[in-house]
Amino acid sequence: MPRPREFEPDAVVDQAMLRFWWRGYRATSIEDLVKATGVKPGSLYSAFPGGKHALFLKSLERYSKLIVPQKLGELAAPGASLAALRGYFDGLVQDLLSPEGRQGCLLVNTAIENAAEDDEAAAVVRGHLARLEQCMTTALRNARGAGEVRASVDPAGHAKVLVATCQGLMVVGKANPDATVLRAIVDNAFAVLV
Amino acid sequence: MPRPREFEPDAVVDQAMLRFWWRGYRATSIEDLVKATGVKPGSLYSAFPGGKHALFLKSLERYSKLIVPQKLGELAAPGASLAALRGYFDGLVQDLLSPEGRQGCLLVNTAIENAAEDDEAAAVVRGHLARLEQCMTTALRNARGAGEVRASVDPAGHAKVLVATCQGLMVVGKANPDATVLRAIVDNAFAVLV
DNA sequence: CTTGTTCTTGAATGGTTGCTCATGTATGTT
DNA sequence: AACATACATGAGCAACCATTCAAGAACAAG
Repeated sequence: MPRPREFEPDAVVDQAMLRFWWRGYRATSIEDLVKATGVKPGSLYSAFPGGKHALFLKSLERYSKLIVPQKLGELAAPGASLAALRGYFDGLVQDLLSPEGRQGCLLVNTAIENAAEDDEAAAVVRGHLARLEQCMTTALRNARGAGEVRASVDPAGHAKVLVATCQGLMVVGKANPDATVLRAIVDNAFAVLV
Repeated sequence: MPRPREFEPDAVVDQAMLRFWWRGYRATSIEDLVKATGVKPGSLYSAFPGGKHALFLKSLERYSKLIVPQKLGELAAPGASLAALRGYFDGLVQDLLSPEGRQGCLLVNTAIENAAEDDEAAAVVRGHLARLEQCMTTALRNARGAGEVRASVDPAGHAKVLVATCQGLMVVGKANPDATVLRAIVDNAFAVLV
């Protein structure tokens, strides 16, 4: 019997995610979201109790479930090997060099901007890092089994390094989106494995 | 004949640097700086034409000249070798684990928060990355000469990787300031060199 | 002491922030 | 047709933002 909702909450989260991704949490205002979605403040706040912060957490989760798997690609597969791992890094570089990908990774941005003051956001970031590390461990283990990397490389240990390296790649890419620089980082990160 | 200034502009920049370091550019208000320094808005704006943004750029430069060399330590010396390089990473980890160092690196934070929208800030960050890379190149070259790292490691190339790795270390440390995790990253980053 | 110059002060500016709430509206049931 | 329910609307709130400015104050030169 109630009046039906005239907008799709998921679409609002999608738009919010994009804004937070591009501009960050603090720089994104409710008015931005109102303009982007056409949903007025009152409706926004009744649909998302907890306001801007709740919407932000939902955006992080949506990013984790929608964007991250897409970026992981073959790296998420159990059979992922060195090529998939390299493909992931190449994809990152390609993104950072394209106008549509310059914003880097929402979760990396969040780690820097919010993790210190927002435990819930930090927890989502930690979950992402853990998943990334697990994918990379698997890929490195497979690669070592196939003789694609030196036997002295510890898959679980070096996966942690690669996680840090790709986070750092995004930091460098933000300040210096230069193809030569970014490709050199990836080339040398892999050169040391063989 | 003019009335003398009652505050030290450099001290204001120091305070501003600390605030921007801890809370970021957007989250730091002029009122914060007024409270921290005791200097009233009018004096602030007349001493620093360009307002908040100019003060931010001065803070970045001050950080580069004051904090960075202190963190680099022996790594900045021409004779720096593997121990100095390792010492730099260990220092980063120690900082990230201490309450006074959790804020990470002002320039990394700036890369993420401002580089995309602030070319002047991005330029300072790029300068920092270049200096870091140069120090690491030298250290790696010395280390290779001394037989501390494998001959197949390219100093200039792998320095780029280490720069990215230490930026990433700071991202991971912000979301997950865990001694085991951070030390494992450093251990494995160096294990692969020998 | 007067004057010129630069400083300090803090109230005030106009704008933005996240958020709320009274009012009106569309619906399914009765 | 009347009602209960949840929704849509957008003006409005207090707080905060970066910034400006008129007024007064401290100094050195004359």
